[in-house]
Amino acid sequence: MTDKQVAILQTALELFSNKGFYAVSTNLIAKEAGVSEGLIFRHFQNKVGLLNAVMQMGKEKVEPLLASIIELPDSAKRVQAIMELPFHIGEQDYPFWRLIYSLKWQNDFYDDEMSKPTKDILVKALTELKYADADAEADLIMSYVDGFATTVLLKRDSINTAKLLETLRKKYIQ
Amino acid sequence: MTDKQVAILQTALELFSNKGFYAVSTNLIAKEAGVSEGLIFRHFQNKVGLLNAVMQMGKEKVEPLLASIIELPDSAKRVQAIMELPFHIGEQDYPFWRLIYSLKWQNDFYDDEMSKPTKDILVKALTELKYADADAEADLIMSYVDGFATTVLLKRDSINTAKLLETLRKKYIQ
Amino acid sequence: MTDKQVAILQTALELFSNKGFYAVSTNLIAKEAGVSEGLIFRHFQNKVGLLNAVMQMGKEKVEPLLASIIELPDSAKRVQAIMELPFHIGEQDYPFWRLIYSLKWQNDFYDDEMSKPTKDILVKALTELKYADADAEADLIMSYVDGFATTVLLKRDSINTAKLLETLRKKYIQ
Amino acid sequence: MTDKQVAILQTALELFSNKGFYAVSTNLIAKEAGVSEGLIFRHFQNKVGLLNAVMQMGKEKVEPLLASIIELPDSAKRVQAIMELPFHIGEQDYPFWRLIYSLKWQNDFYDDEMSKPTKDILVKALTELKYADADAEADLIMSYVDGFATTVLLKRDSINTAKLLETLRKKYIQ
DNA sequence: GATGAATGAGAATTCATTCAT
DNA sequence: AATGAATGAATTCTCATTCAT
Repeated sequence: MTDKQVAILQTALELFSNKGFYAVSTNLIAKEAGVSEGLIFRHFQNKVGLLNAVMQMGKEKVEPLLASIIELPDSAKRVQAIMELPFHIGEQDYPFWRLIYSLKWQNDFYDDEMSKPTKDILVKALTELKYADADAEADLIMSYVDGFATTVLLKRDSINTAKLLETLRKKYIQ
Repeated sequence: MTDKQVAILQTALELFSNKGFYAVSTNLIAKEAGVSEGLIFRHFQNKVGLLNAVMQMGKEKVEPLLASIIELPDSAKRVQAIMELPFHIGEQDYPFWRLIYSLKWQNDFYDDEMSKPTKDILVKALTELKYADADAEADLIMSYVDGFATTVLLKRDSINTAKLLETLRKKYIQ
Repeated sequence: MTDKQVAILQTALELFSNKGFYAVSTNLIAKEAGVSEGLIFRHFQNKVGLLNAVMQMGKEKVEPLLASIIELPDSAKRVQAIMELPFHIGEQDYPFWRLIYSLKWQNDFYDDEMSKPTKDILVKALTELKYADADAEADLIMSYVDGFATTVLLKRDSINTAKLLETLRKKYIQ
Repeated sequence: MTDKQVAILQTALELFSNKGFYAVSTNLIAKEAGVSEGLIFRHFQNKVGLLNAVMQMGKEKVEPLLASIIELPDSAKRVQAIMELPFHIGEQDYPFWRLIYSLKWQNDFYDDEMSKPTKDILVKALTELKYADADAEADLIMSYVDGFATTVLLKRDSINTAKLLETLRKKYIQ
């Protein structure tokens, strides 16, 4: 991967996540990345190819996160870790997550499978914790997580994320 | 408002909410609505004008909903009503809400002010309920609501909304 | 001729003369004239028909001017009157003259015949004044007149028309 | 500047000057120039950008002409050169000059500054020639020049430019 | 690998014109 | 006579993509 390839990927991620896939032209990406427009197509075939590459790059950075949660020995801690996931996303990973969430809302790109592994971890942990309906409980927590993600990723100056996490913890951790 | 104006608005709402604003051409809207493309511009000036009209129409249908919540005499019931809001959206209003949520993720259209009235109701109710930090609590509930909305509006066959609401209620209502 | 017909004609004259025929839409004319767009076509068939009507109206106001010059008994005075024509256009007739001159420059509308009567008067007067080559002399004066018209009709604040006429007279009248 | 860029500029000049800016579509320009329509916008941003480029190209060809006049040692000769300017425009430069003069009549594009350098030369020369009111005299000559330009550039078969110049010279040169 | 000129399809928008009321 | 809704063709402009260098 050359410097220019990386520049394209990062610029595309930034722009796609802020403006949306269709709102960003390859011309703009090229300009912002400081490369020729042709180069995008040489490396990624077409615009969708570029999107896929961007997503792939993001997933590779995210998977270790999930892997580290699986390794937690305590089931309750695992549930908590997942619930708090959005609060622990590093600022540098915001663009990727914003992209994931913005694509969710477009039929063309909706990918149901992405959250499946996370839910599986949840169901397993909740079963271990003897929840009567682990699946329903997992769905509820997944919903919470989507809500926290929405809040954290779209937060404008007014919302204090730290405070939100604190309030959440008061509820769930004694 | 003529029939054709209404047809344009409804078609645009449907398409924008499913595919996203930029992914839908005015040509497609015109075809689906059974009108000439020029008519869109005659009535709504430009594509963004059409989007605004669509949003306006949606807001007018939604405001009564919020108004009816304000009138609930019991503070706790008001909080509950807001938390459960996403579960009580009628199917016919899904497109509008999907549009709202999908636009949230695009810088160009982000509108911070939309959720403010809802949060205000929450803060007031929670203060009446003697919550120590009503504002933080309200933010948390708003986050929940965003999560439920995401789940409900994007639900694929696998998720059972009724079940989710039931699980939620078990937690919050004794 | 109804009030609205007059309003359309006058607005069209004003706009055509300032911006050019093709740069002005019938929609704009209708708006500025305070009438519906359809009315333009009811009265004048199409946009070119409107232009013709505008020109006709202008010519009718201008012809008396030329007629009064013909009646001058003194040949020299007649020549002078024509040469000074642009300086004696009333402000209210500027739009019409600007329109004439702007149309001159567009192949589609060029009308060679318009200035012919004026030149004929000149040739006759100059012949009476025993000019060797009355026709050439007339062409020269017609050129002057075009120049004065250009200056007078397009004058911006910096040019003082009165002063220009004075300078001209010093040259030609002893 | 590639061949196609040049082709666009020259075709645009030709068409704009004959039909007027608004009467010529970019589609027509592209066809006549033998290029794709998109290329016009890639090189010149938009239609007005193309017009500006056309004007710039014209100015660059014209400036040397003025420069050569300034270098004439004799003040009277300089005045004469300017007065006769329209007669010495090469046929190949007609389109550019026609464009200049046709744009004069459109508010949107009127550019007062263009003739300023020429007038400055005149004022200086006339002052050297001890004219009482050099400025007024210069304005008068500028008017003549506009008139000659109008005649020369719009001449139809009937007008003999050479004859006109001859008649003019008889008046001003002994 | 990289550039930038070039394309053609399609996007948003404008416009003259028609027609029912 | 007058309106205003509606149209369809044309116009300006954008965009993903190709290709020669």
